[in-house]
Amino acid sequence: MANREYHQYCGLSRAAEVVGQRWMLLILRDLTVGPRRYSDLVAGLPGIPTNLLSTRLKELEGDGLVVREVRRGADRSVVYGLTARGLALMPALDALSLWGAGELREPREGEIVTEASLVSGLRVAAGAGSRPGRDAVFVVHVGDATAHVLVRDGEVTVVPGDHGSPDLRITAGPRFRDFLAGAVSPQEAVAEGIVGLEGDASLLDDIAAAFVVPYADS
Amino acid sequence: MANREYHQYCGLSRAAEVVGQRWMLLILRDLTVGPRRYSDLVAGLPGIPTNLLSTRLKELEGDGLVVREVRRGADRSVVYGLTARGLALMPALDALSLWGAGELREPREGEIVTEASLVSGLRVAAGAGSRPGRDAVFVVHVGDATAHVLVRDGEVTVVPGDHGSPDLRITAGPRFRDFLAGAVSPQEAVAEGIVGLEGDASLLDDIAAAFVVPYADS
DNA sequence: CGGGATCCCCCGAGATACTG
DNA sequence: CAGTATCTCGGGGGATCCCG
Repeated sequence: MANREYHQYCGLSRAAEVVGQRWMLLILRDLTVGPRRYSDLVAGLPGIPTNLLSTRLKELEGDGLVVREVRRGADRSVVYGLTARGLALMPALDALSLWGAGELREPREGEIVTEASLVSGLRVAAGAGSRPGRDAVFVVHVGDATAHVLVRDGEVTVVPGDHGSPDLRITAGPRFRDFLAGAVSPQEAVAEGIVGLEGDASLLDDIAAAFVVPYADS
Repeated sequence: MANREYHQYCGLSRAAEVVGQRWMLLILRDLTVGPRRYSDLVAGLPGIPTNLLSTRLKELEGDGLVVREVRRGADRSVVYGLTARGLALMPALDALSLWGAGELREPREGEIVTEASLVSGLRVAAGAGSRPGRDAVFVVHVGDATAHVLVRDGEVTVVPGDHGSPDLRITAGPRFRDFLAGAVSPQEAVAEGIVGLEGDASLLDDIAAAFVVPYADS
């Protein structure tokens, strides 16, 4: 790669110069869930070489997708956040997520679910499902990752972490993906222990309708 | 890249394993405009090493995105085409194109417009513009690339090549991009020679309304 | 001539250690 | 915590060659 260019005057080649590099898509995805510290990113990107993350963040900063902000205060931590231009990539990232999820079945050996992937996965699922009816607050645990889901006036907001007092707390493993595909009904999911519930169990039907990630037809 | 995996159980990492490799996005984009021979792909991807194209096509075939078909007949040519799974990537590719086009201004030194980029660019522009009113047939020339645009019942179809007898033939250079952004009005485009017209010049207003590729706000 | 395969070189990616 | 420094290794770039 003498340089990362493609010598074509077109939008896709410009996009490819950014997202067509190793780790870029996942770095950007992690930043779509909110500003992140360097160590947050390292933790959320298992296996990334630290020097490569450093390089990528500089490239993103140079391209105007990311801003590096040194927090002044007790902790002088460094936080990376997306600019408007970076945020504008979200529809494309979500389209790619939806496509890639189509072939997601059994996890491969050693694969984990990160917090950013859970949050963005639920965001994508909300976009592909029907508009939710009842307002509610959910907390979803998959592996070590936790997401906080707010449903209000038919709008869905997903943020990382556990911010307490949900109407329903869901604890699941990788087979939660089969549930989101509709391959496992809410009743089956409970009966087979795919999901553990704490709270108003009837809300699980709402989740099944409003959060959908279909399998690729094949 | 020990392997191309990311050790995350999520759709985006699966997509990144395919799309996050050099040249992959452009290869897939070229195939979205229709089945292509090896030499067509080489011609449409300036600078791609032939061995790398060969490798990528095998990967895509192995991933089920591409089928390699040996045409039986007078010419035993080999044709590569997208499977349904490959075609399902088109919305994501178009979203990336639209995003990348946001910062397209002056062409860089040595950049060209390929046929696939013109066709897919117009396809993306049709998706972002308003629904066209009058039925019409256009032929668009930009550089050496030619696209054939059919507007019928508000639906737009764009195919490569010149299939004759258009209602309007448009010949333009890279500044056609400014026209698609709305930065240059149809009148200005004609007055400044950005577009050359042959046929029903009043149809240029229809094009301006129906084909839009906005600039990134910055 | 279309459709590749083979070669070498070099840069980018991975891993680890270390530092402000 | 937030990177930088250094090393190794494999994949990409580029040219050339090959085969039906």
